[in-house]
Amino acid sequence: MRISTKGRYALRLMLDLAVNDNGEPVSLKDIAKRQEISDKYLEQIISVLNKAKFVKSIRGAQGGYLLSRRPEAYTVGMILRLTEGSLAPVACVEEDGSCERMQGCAANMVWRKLNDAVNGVVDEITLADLVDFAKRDIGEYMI
Amino acid sequence: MRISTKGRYALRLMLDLAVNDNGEPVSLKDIAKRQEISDKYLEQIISVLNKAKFVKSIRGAQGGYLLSRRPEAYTVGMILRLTEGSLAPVACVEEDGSCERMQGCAANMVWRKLNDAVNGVVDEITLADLVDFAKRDIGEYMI
DNA sequence: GCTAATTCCTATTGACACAGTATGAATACG
DNA sequence: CGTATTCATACTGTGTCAATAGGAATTAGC
Repeated sequence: MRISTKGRYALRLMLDLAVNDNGEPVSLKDIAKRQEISDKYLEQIISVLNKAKFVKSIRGAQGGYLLSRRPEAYTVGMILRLTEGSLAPVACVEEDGSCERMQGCAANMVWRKLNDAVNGVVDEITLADLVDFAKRDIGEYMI
Repeated sequence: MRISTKGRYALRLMLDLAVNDNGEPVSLKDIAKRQEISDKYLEQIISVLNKAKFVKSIRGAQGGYLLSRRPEAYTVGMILRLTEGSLAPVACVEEDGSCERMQGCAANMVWRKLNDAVNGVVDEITLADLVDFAKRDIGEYMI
């Protein structure tokens, strides 16, 4: 039931972009330094975010990345699902017909409830909420 | 965020034992047949349940397994944590000091909420609830 | 135009977990 | 004794994770 580093880093990356947004593009190297994450690994992750148009990139010297929408427009769920893939605890919760024992499977109830609980959390928290939290409760903009 | 087959099979196994309990030990072969799971793989899984005294075993011919407590005494969380290991989405949620960036990590809030949501589900459902559900809503005792 | 900084793209790697299979020993009922 | 069963351990193929590596393409600033 772990969230992999890919999803975790993606969230921190987006949060870093949101917090350090001043209109200028933010370079990946800076993010990597602040977040203490391998920049080469971050490259792969931001490439996914870029292809999904979650961020926009500016190439060349003084280039970097910017959020393409306001922080309120991203839920944690959007970011995690994009980078992690599905958050469902088992396949049968979302793919119809992935399990022919489905009708008659009591365990299925557990998975559905788990799925709902997880979605309930990640789809309710936006990047803006996290920025608020970081600024208010943490003070410094550490992420 | 997947639950592996180990945890899933363990839950079905325990449920099968609960549903098919008539005082006599239930052989693993029968469970494997009903659940359509490799009996050799189930052996490994039940060995974990056995060592944790979740089931008791009776060796030799006509042997098998029995739940060692009443179904109400097992939560889904107990079974999944035993077989899957921790259900926490990230290590920092449960191990103090596993992340030195913790204070100041806004993302941490997400992980804590996720953890609470997951625990809220799995620790509230007991094996007895699943047995009820199977008998009432499903009719046949398929699992 | 040149250089340096940056994004972009693809391949490779080592470690580990997953999902079983395989083999045989120990035990106990009839 | 023979058969059914649990118990213990080792092995294996596949895939994912978490990077690392190398270089191509692009662009700002001098």
